[in-house]
Amino acid sequence: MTQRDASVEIIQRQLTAFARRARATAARIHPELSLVSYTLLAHLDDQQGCRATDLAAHYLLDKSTVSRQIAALEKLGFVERRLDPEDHRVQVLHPTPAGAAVLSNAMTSRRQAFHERLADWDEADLDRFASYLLRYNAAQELKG
Amino acid sequence: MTQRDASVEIIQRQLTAFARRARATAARIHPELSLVSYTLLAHLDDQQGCRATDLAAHYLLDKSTVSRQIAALEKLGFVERRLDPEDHRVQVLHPTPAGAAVLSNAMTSRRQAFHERLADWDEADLDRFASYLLRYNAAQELKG
DNA sequence: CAATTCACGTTGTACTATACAACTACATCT
DNA sequence: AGATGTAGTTGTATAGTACAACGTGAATTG
Repeated sequence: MTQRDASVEIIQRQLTAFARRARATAARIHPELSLVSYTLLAHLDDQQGCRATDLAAHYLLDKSTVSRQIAALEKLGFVERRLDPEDHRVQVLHPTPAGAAVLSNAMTSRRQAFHERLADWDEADLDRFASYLLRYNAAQELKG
Repeated sequence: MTQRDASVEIIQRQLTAFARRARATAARIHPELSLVSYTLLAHLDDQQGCRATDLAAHYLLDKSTVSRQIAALEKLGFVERRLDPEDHRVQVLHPTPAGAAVLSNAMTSRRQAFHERLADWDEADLDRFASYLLRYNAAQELKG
């Protein structure tokens, strides 16, 4: 096994271990929003509203899955639908003030959790780690 | 926002994006084994057999979850149970030859997928990325 | 040593996330 | 106007997961 093989093997194992834990960890950090609903709400906030179809396309989820997730967020009062006057098939989704607030709390908790995890890293390592992750994910997104 | 904050933010977003995709990606790479059953089977192979309780403790899963996962793997003929003669409560779990074979295929596919994703990385970057991931995960495991 | 407590695993129940297919309602294009 | 396409919902099914209750066997202890 070459050095290269060994590094790839470690990356594979560590990313897998991380993926396995992620949902449970997210649920612990912010029990009020699952990893998926957190992500969708964050996207709405970030994009200043978008359509369910856009969410489905961006996160590679079935439109029915998004529909139900959004329905749940709406029921919780975190998302509101605004009918598009241009196209009556379309609902533009926005976080409500309550949704923005709960998202803000979740983001703060997450951010703090990550800061704690990475507290003893020096800045140069953080910067390199960040760029490696960006590079890794960017390549994935292109391929689907 | 400091440079440090910016790096942590990127790490957080990228790891989250990765986690969201991981199960679906695994399902695409090896449809015959889910990410969880792959992991459990790999653990059995690696440890040369272990108990359901050990799997539950190691992966932070409920024992009932492990019980059902193992039952499914057994039904597929990928795992066998050997009663421990020392302690009749215990079943030591082992991959069957068929289980070892399907695991081997899945590992090969996964390994290849990772090699492809990382094909244009040079060895020094791979090595650093691997060590960052190890460092990140090691800290998590200690805290639970 | 009998009785209690503990450990291992299974089963009942419930919930969440997800996909696919069928459907409705609206839009667009020919 | 009719055919085709798009946005979203709903029916149905499956996987993964947790918690609680249970059965069985092991270990401890009065």
